[in-house]
Amino acid sequence: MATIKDIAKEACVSEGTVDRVIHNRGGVSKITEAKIKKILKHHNFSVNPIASALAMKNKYYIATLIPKFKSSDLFWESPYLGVKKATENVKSIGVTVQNFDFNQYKIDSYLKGFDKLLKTNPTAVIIVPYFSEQTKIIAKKLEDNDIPYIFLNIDVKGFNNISYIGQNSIKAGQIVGKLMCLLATKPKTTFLIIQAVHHNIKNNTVSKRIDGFCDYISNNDSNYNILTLKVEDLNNTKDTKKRISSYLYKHPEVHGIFVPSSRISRVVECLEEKLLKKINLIGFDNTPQNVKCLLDDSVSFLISQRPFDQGYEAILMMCEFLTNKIKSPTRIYMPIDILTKENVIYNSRKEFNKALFNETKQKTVKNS
Amino acid sequence: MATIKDIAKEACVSEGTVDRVIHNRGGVSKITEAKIKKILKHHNFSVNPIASALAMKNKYYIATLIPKFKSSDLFWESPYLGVKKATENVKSIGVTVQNFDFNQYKIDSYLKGFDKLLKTNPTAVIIVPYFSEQTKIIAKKLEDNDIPYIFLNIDVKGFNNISYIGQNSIKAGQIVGKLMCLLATKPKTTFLIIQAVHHNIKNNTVSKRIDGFCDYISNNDSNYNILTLKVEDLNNTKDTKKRISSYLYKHPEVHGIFVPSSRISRVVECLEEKLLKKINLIGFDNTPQNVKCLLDDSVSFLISQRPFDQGYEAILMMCEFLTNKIKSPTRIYMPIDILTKENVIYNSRKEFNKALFNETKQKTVKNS
DNA sequence: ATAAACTTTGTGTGCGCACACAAAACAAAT
DNA sequence: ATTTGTTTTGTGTGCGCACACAAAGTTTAT
Repeated sequence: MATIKDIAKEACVSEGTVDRVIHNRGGVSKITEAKIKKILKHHNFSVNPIASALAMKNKYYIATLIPKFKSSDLFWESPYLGVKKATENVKSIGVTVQNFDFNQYKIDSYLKGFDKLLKTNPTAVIIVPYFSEQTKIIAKKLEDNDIPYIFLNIDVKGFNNISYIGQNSIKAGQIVGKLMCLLATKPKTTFLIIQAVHHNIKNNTVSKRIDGFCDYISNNDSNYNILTLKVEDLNNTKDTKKRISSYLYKHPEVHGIFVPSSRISRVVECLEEKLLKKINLIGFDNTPQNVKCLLDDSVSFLISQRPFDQGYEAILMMCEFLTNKIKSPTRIYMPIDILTKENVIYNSRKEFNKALFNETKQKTVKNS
Repeated sequence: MATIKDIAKEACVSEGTVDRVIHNRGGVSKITEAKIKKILKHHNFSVNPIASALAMKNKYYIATLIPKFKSSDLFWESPYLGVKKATENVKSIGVTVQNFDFNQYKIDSYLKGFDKLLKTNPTAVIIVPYFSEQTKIIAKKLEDNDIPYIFLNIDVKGFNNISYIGQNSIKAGQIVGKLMCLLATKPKTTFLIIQAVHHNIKNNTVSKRIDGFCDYISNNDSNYNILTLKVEDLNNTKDTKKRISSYLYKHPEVHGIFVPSSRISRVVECLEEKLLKKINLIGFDNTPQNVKCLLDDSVSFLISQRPFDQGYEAILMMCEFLTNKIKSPTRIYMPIDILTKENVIYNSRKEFNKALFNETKQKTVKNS
């Protein structure tokens, strides 16, 4: 591996001049610049990242904004852990990361969390664009400050984010459709989609999954039937239970339920033993509660979007962008994992990684 | 972040002494050692890995021994690419990696490749223990030289390898069983296992998959039937085609074929259009040929063992072992991915990573 | 021709650590 | 008391690079 020193010697110039050429700092005559560039290319030179990092000393600071997680809904813990893991790995190249959170049920918490984040002057930002309107405000502020940003998990269009990292939700929905059809033993089966409607919150991930699902079902030869049930809040078991029960009583033909959010375990809680045996359930995300349902056979399949890897890749990609200044691909679709009772235990990196951290609790700048 | 300098100042000793305590180099009086240790703990000190790496400069050298791949069988390209990717990442902490290969159909090539590897005096070794008897010889040599080693992809027991990284093949076989049952529309269906028998080669991965498959089928309520067909060589299409055709002619009741190796595409080549429509096929590994079969609907499912990640993780784990000297978990089971026509394109990191390398060809020390 | 202004190049220091070597401090033997 | 040996501590250099600053070299204005 050639060093700057080697290049300088070969070009008969000082190391400083080579440094200028490498980093396009200017102030170098065209002749010497050409000469040095030629030698650099000839040696296939690239800067030693560790020496560079040591000399620069924490030049980059990435801030993240991710929904808060709690024991009742651990989905967002995974990206957080992925970010933590990646943070460990990139610390060595002089990158620091700080995490901010917000309450996914409170819009102003989203903005408040961001403002707190912005005050810390990050070099770059990774954000879960939960509320699309408010994201416009946020994106404007970021762009005004020349801060590059990556969208995580939710794919909203019309922004200048350097990348989206998450799943192709339409495809994921199609796969649910495929699995549902596989499970359907009779030629004419009715499927039910249970969807939570949080007021003011348009989660286009969920609707895309539904689109994909319906698309697959309707393109299938057998003529299946799709019903949709909207409940107020899947976190509130009491009302929901009544609502679901009465609905299924009225629709005994339902043999499959699709829950396009991460809350299928809540639906399971609402169903009686008898119904659970009769109906096939498919949902999203390997939260502990959902995995439990998979293991006790109440849920047939879960689709996972590798949330851990999403967080991990987001940090790595941002680092690559910052250090190489290369425009990265704008869209990284994570694999669509099909989880069953049999393979689910091998699919969670969480346990493995938790062991690497001393603390398990979310260490973010609190958004009070 | 406190530095060694800070610690030294606070303890009123020189940096060298602090260094001795940190690395247990000895030669420090108990009193000063205790004092320094206390201060270290108080500051929650940890060495700056990049400064450390820079100062150490390529202290570790990992050698790998992986089967050769060629265009007709690209399975082993994936772990290789994973290793390459990881190599890039750990270069920054002073680790170099060199790759050696062998012909998986020639036992002595395995030993020869290893001997070549050993001559380069690696700090640690990652190996695919393809031939179990010969692996004993290799392991002995490694242990005589105090070289730690990790087994990749093939899980042979009775060795002092610090880790195995690969799939739980029995579980994987069970999942194939489950999927096969899902695809079976009739209550009484016959499944066929097609297995290649390479002389002298006992690949216990394949037999474990078969065990898992049979286990699941036999524990199922419906009584399915399992047949087995052993062919001489799945790479030789001519003879195999005849053999398979005549077998299926004699057994028209077969409605599902399980190929427990990575060669299901070869089986597909042996089947006529008519049979392909009638019979459901499930196989292993997302090689380009297999993926093609998935996409054109000739194969229903593929099980992937994330070969890329295996190579990647192996390098990372070895680095962790070398630098932290912590005994790592002995067995890392990779996820068992269920691939379908719909999700397969999102499941291959290969394309993404190939772009990062200038060259695509296998850059190993040739085993001539 | 000389000074001023600008362009181009060279030099030096420090990032935090690892490790070889030098130098004390102390103990034991002569 | 002096030498020898042993334990303990201190010093110095370099890893490869980034960047501030100094020093030349070159052009323009006076």
